[in-house]
Amino acid sequence: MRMSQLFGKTLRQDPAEAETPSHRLLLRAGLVHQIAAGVYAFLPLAWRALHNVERIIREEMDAAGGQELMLPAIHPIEIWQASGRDQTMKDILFRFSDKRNREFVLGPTHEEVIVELFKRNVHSYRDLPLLVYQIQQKFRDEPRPRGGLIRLRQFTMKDLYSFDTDFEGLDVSYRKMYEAYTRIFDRCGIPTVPALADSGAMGGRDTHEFIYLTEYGEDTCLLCPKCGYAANAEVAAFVKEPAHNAEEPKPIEEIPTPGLYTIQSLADHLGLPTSKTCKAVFYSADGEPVFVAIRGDMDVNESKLRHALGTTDLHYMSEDEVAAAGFVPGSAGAVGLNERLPAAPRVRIIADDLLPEEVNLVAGANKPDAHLLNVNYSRDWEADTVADIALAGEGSLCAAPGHGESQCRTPMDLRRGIEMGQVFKLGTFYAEKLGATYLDAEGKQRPAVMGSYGIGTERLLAAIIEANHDERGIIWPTEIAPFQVHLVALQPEREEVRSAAEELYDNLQSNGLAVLYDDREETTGVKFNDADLLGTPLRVTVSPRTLEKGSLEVKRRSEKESELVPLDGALSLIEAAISR
RNA sequence: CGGGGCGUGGCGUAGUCUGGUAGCGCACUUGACUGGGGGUCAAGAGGUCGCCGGUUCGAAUCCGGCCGCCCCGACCA
Repeated sequence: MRMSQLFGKTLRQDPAEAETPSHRLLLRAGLVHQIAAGVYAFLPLAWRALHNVERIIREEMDAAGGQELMLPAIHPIEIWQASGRDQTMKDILFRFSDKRNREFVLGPTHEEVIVELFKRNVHSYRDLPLLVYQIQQKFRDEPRPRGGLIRLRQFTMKDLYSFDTDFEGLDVSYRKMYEAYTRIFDRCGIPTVPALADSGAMGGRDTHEFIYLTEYGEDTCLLCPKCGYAANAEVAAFVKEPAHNAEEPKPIEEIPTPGLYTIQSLADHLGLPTSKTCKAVFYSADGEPVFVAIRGDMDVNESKLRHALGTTDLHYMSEDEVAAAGFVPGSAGAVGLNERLPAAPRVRIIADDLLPEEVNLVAGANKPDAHLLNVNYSRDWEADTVADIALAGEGSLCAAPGHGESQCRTPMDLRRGIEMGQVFKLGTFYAEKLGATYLDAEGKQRPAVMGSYGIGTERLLAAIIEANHDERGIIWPTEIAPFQVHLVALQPEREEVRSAAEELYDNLQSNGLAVLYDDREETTGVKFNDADLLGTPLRVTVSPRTLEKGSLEVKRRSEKESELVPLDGALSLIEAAISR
């Protein structure tokens, strides 16, 4: 490709809207153009890179026994109603109707559709296991697109669905995908850690997210530096220990606490650590008020809370909702809560499982400007549900098995990361909802056991840049680079330069190399800076200066030094440099 | 949806507080010089100041409404 013809321009300044390095470079290098929030156009260079990403994914999926197919983006609403996800995913569904008023959704994912195909084509255990996948556009009306290509509303996803006869088979399929993912991210030059993740409301068993650790990520995970335990903060387990259970329970006592509305100010006033207090948090779960009690030095993990409550819609109460529920913000406590509330329906109380072990905590008195000292679980109050609902944080102790039967107990690191892909054991949820069954060897009808395995390709591209760049620009991994060689002709107006460069260009191309040829009449600085920005792995320069010596200059994008090579035999040297 | 910020040629921005002919840098066009890290000079082209309404002799600027985009939080590849 001649750069004089290439569609797409590099920018000299950083666009104002870009904050993350990948977003900045994607725009600066002229790779992408934003059309709307979370909706992007991909120019030729980006498109070539994306093709390479997809090629790698295809190779690894095929090697793992996957069969590629193509599914529609337009889905009749009925199949979404059948799975119930027209409701559970309603906030992100793009919906529309046709001219006969039939309702459709733009597919945000394709479990419903693939199960339709399964029902048509699989009837026997002899047809299983089955691994099918697609690489195509998905549409999600995300609440907040962000970070350039990190979070899009229209995006491309590789989704593989596995169907097995039983959970043992699912374990095999899952393992295959887990290993394929490791290879894919490795080939893309992205270091990832597989982290335990939330299996969601589908009741799946284990699931892993492949996380690329970066401060620009939107996920939070906990990593144990000693044993390697890694988990999304949503599910991260940690060792919780009672802080003060050596004391004898003391009589409960009400004290005035005017102006003390936060745990910190309360603890400071009383000269106690925050771990000696009991914090109250108000949630609305499927429209019902829920009173959440947790030790004052800890935070609520909303994912764990959602699981413990068994609800789907969960949110912090607004001030209006708090008032309507009759809670006393700043001085709320579980002691006598339901007796004091004027509203008739009982409020559900859920307590973190550490609270029953604590002694003599300070808690709200359910009236303005008052708290209770020496509150003790079971003697003074009880929860409807006791569960682990605490959020792990920086320094939380690793709960993974350590030596022998004890726990690892190493302080964990809190890190941000981008979720590159997820491998997910769906189990029989869709099979049962949508009727994906097969006949086993005894002729009995059984539900197929499913797994799903997704990778977002544009996000992957963004992460590749995030993980492979310097202050000058992108440094493409060999397998991803839009072009293998960036041929620079300095002063192409000069006949000897032009003819040497053109000859080399033809020569490289006819030997099967992808060459980006800078034939523009630009100054040296412009050309070299663009070459660095665009990040092609190998730069080859032809100039009056090199020609004087009968040579070319060859430089790797990833290295500082360049070398002169003789014009004769340059082709084989360049080929060797690429395959190195 | 809550909180914060922004909207002025393709990109980056000044001007807005205090109303009075829309400015600068980059990119673009033409010519000359230059020639190994965004070079110099000269001459040009390009703007409904996000949209609608209001106030005013006069609005990028003041007022009201709407739209869009970015960032931080609740969801996910």
